Amino acid sequence: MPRIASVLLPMPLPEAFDYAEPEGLGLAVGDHVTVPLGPRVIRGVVTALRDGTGGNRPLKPVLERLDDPPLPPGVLTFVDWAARYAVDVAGWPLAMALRGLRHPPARPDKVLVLTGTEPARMTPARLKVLAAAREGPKSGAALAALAGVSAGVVKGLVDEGALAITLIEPDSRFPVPDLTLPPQSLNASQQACADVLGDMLGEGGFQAALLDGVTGSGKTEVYLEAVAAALAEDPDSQVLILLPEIALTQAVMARFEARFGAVPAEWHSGVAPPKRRRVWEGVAGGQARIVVGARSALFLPFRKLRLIVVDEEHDSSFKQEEGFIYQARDLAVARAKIEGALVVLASATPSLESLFNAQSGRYRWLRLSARHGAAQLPDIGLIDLRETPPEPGRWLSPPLIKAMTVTLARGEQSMLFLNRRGYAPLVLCKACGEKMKSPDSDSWLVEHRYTGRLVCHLTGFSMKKPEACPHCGARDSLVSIGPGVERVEEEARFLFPTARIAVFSSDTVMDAAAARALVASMAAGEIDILVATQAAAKGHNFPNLTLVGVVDADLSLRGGDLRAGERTFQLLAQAAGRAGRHEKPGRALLQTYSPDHAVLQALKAQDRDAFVEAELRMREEAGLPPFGRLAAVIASGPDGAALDAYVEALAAVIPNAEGVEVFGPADAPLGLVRGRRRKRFLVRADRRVDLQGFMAAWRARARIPNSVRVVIDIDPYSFL
DNA sequence: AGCACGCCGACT
DNA sequence: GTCGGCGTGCTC
Repeated sequence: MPRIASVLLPMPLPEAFDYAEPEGLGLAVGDHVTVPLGPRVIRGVVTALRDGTGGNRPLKPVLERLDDPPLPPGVLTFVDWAARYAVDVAGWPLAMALRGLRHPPARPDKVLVLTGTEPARMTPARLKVLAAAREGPKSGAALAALAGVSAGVVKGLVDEGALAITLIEPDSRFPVPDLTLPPQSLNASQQACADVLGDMLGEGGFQAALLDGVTGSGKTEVYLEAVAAALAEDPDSQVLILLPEIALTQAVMARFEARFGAVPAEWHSGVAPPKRRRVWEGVAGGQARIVVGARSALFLPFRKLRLIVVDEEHDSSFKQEEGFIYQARDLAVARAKIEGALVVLASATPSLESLFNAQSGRYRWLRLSARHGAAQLPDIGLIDLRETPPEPGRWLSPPLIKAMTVTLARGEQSMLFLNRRGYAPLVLCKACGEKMKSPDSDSWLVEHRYTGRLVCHLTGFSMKKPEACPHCGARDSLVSIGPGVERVEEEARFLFPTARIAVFSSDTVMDAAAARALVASMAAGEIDILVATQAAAKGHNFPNLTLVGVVDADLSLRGGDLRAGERTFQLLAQAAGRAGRHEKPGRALLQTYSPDHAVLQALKAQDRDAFVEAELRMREEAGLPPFGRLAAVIASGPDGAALDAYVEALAAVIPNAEGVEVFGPADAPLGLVRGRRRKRFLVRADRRVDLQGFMAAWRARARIPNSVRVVIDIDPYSFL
């Protein structure tokens, strides 16, 4: 009976395509094949096989079976699951799973080994080469270099049979972790956590744990022992360590090397393609047993994955926002479930979602107690702006100014946080009251003094700041309302004329190199006062930073950004981590008009549990994650009319579903990207609703014009 | 995604 | 009169 092979292709096709299996090819699920697609020949993966023929319409045949290691069944299940989760085609996650195969297979290395045969004539040069060869197999070039002779000498020895060419398979490039090395010494709390993880591994099957411990409490040591336990369990078992940023991999790899005497395999976008091919094959073949990587490492073809560690699990870099949109932390849990593995989420400041899961018992909650000398939260003070307001037209209150003065006098650094770019978030005419807005949106134009322009942060529209009000024509009547980082910088310069002041925002720091330079300058003590937006919120190490001023703590509490409060907390904890490491007490002052707010009170009391409780209650009332679910639809296109027509049509066919609210269409944040206008809907659903099903059904109800692209973002992170 | 087919401007 | 722009639609 002839068979039909379903072949999934790494491109945005709606489903796997059917091909006829040529007789005797002996295909199996997971095999890599090439198939004809229109005029092209494409690589794909067999996802199913069944008896039959094309019937009425004959099927094209599978052309060839490729030698690449077949995709393990877990990967295929995961690809399918990920596509369903993201409400996207399976071709995208498959493309990610095949990312290591884009480059041709690495050829085996040629190395030379001693045969034991003596050359007919011995010379001093030949003696040196043979001595070098005795140290182990090496390439001809390496041997010649080591012996300090020309390549001709080596070749002569090969010709005479004293050295033989041997092929070394890429496998041997993955050093075997040495499990006999002694574990690190753990304190009681660490040991207790490591023991629990060991027990969980011993029980087997899918399990999840939250490893929750402040900076300096030693999370890495704990999970290293869990890795040791997972590796010891089975000679073929594999572990994956997911990190939010490439910059962290080197440090973590070094820890692994010290613990296991073997450098782990590394996987992220910075790894060169030929090496990626080797890592991919090593993972598929099981020789690579420890993989340290960024979020895309989740799609590697592990055969026996026993443990996934998501380090710094709260980090928003785990959310992939472009192309195939996914939250790697959540997908890590799914992959662990599919593989029957243990997943450990580790953080000093866990995400609210993970804390909620830990509270409700879905994740095992492992709390590491702080080590002696570990970082504490900084001393947090609330400044009641109703009692000690800044001077009119200013934004820094007397108590904050005083603290900055003291800090400056001590030769220490201050950081002022305000999550608002530009000089002023609003410009209006004092003559007629007209607010300056973006021409095709209701959003206010933000004044940027560096450039002298008014900018819409939503649509990207910008104009030179006019001399006269465009509405009533009054001259010199435009006034700047509210603070942005540029204005706070201006105020700081006025207050501290001799201080060295810098601004860290996406306007002053355009790229990674500029960010590194500014961070280095801050770390070197060349800056006294840093005025920063969230752009600077990542964990930098500023040993001399002892004062953090949050200019508008209420901004975190007002709507707009679901995770603003959470991030404020994480930010302060990070600031504490820095201060604590260097044993200079840190201090944070939060300016607020609502000092009685539960979230701010919890922060002030340094009571994370109370903070989490207050945040969770706020979210519960609003039905927001983790109590409800969110999704966004982002439609974009160069043709404004077609885009508007589409979103109107989509708005008209919103399925009637209980427990689902749809907001929009509105202009999306970053409303204009590369000439494409963007519109967006936001969907809030109760937890029990099949959100993905709803989104898929809704999208299917309106025909998408060719010029319009529609993206569904499950659990969106960027709001604005 | 890629590639072809398909209708309207400047060129050997 | 052709070569070629990229808009639309299909690929088992």
